[in-house]
Amino acid sequence: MKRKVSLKDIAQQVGVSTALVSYVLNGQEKEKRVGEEIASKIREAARALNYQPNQIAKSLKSGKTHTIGLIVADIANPFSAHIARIIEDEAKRHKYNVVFGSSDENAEKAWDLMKVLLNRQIDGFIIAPAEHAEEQVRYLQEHHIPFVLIDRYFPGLPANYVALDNYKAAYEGVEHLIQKGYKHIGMINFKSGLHHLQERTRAYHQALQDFNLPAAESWCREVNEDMLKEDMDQHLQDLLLSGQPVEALFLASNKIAIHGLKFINEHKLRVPEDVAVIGFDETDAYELFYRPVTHIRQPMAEIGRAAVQALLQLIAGNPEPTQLNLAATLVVKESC
Amino acid sequence: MKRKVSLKDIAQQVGVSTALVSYVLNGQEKEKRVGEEIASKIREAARALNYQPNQIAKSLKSGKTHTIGLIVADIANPFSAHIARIIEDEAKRHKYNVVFGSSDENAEKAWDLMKVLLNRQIDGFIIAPAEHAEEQVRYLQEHHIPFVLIDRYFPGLPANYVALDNYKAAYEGVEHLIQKGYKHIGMINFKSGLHHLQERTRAYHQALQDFNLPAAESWCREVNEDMLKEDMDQHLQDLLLSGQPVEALFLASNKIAIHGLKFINEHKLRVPEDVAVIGFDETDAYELFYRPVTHIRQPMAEIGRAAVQALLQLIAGNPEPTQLNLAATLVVKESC
DNA sequence: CTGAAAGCGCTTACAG
DNA sequence: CTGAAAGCGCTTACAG
Repeated sequence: MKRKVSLKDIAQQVGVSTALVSYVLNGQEKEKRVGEEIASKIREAARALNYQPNQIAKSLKSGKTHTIGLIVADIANPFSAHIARIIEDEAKRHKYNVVFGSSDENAEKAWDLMKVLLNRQIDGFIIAPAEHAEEQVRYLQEHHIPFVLIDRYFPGLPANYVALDNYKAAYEGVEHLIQKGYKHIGMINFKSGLHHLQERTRAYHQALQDFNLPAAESWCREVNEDMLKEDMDQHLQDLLLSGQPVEALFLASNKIAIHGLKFINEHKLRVPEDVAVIGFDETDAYELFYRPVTHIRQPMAEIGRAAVQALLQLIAGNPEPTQLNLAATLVVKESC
Repeated sequence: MKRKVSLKDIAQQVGVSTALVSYVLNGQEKEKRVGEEIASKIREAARALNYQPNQIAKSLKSGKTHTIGLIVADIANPFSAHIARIIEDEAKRHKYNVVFGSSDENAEKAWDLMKVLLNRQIDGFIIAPAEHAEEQVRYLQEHHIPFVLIDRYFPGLPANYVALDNYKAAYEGVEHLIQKGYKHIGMINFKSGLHHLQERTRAYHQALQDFNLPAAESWCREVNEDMLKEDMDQHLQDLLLSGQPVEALFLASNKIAIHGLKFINEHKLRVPEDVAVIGFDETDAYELFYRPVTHIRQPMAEIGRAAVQALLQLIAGNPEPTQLNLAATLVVKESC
């Protein structure tokens, strides 16, 4: 890469100090009362030489990089990708760039990522924290590094976050099933200590109880992320193809839903006749399933924008706490 | 953010110059013959103070940021997101970070993005270039900025790229339809001057010709990205629900396929009895459709990895040309 | 109105 | 074996 033109080149060409060039190019010619004539000469030279300021040098001086670090579970997951896009756009509106990393729900990986990005002096983080990532959160807090959690947070650990009201969202979903007349309602969720997922399960139990519906322990299943297919197959076998199958199924994430719907297809079960289905999050699969799937949609745009805005406030030194549990939308289709 | 500990802090604590600290921490104590005792004192102090080198300062000195700029059409598109993930992982293996931007297939936006990222001194680009982005490519070449194109390239403009053999991939897809006995085969592609898309259409025409099949002009349709739904609906109406419907449909991208399958669902057409379908790229929708969809799968992992490796070669000053047209895989399911 | 100089946190030839 | 010093490309208080 050719050496780029620097302030000094311009200064030399015009015959002034780099200070003046800096002032003019940063629009401070008024405050610093730079001569009109010189100012225009400088601007002209800058244009002629196609001057592009070196942001690295600026960053070293200012301590600001105008870069946000985004840590998600997996950028390839449509949920993460969608939110990444919104964050990108909102960041760009404020002249920020985004560097990302995927943690694979692994606190270790997330920690490494965080360290790497910190060394690159990003101005702040937007993080979808993995399970057991409390230590990271505390680290960031102790070091006064601006960050906003998205999607998840740790109830015992006050921090800025923008998330969903998972309890309410899930409750409404189950309530919908109940109102449609289903009595034997099963649920599949991830086996995870993450609060946002547990809230979904809690809502499921509470809704059944509130409406005096039967609630067998065995109707609420948990699957491991890292052996999703096997676990799903086994639990679906139990729930849908054994003794007394459930009438309806609450699938608590997009990935879970995709596997569930696949299973239903493979076994030629009819939806909603054999089993009604409600999903969580978004995936093209919901619309493409032969019976478009009712699902609980998160307000992605709001989450992303609010997170960026909150973060930029923090970066600007404005420590207003942001703790948002946004409302989901129940998108009713034909699957229940 | 608290001021971080710098080389100077360590130097002061140990009572040496920053030079020594730098040598030791960069593993040059042998070459520079730093005293064993001092070296270990320095390492200890670094650990005690939890020293983290400021990469910005390093970058300013070295001119390298260890950051790759990734420009895709839309990070929210599963294709882009998937490739982003692979690029992220491969980059991380080489201690590189990735900053991304979405161009929305808009050459202007892509140009702006490129300029912004260049000022942030990224070491090189991986770009899925938009239509009319030739100027950008030339700019990068003239300025000797390392870059590798992915997914698309400009045939008249030699550059490094890692892409698909779109002609072959599409040809095999259409051939598959032909071998299944379908005679009236329609196609829907984007209206675009992009070579990789045109190659798909060219292959379609050529395959029909090679097998002496009828080829009505009106069977090959083009849709605009920015009014995808409307265009798709209209063309599908013509192709599937009018006078003489086509028997099979080649849908030349994941987004096109999703809309196509939706339409088919809505109009209760049977696949493959009423219309056979073959798609391109990947989407959860293919497996979730009530008849899992035969599709042409790109070798995402290879594309991503090859692109990163080629780019790192360039960054390292190794100007070996990389121009790969990788082979796709025909994934045969039940839709044709 | 303008310039010389220090400094951001590193690296690295050079001198001793 | 070690240190003083210059320099990467900026910004900015300070002096005149």
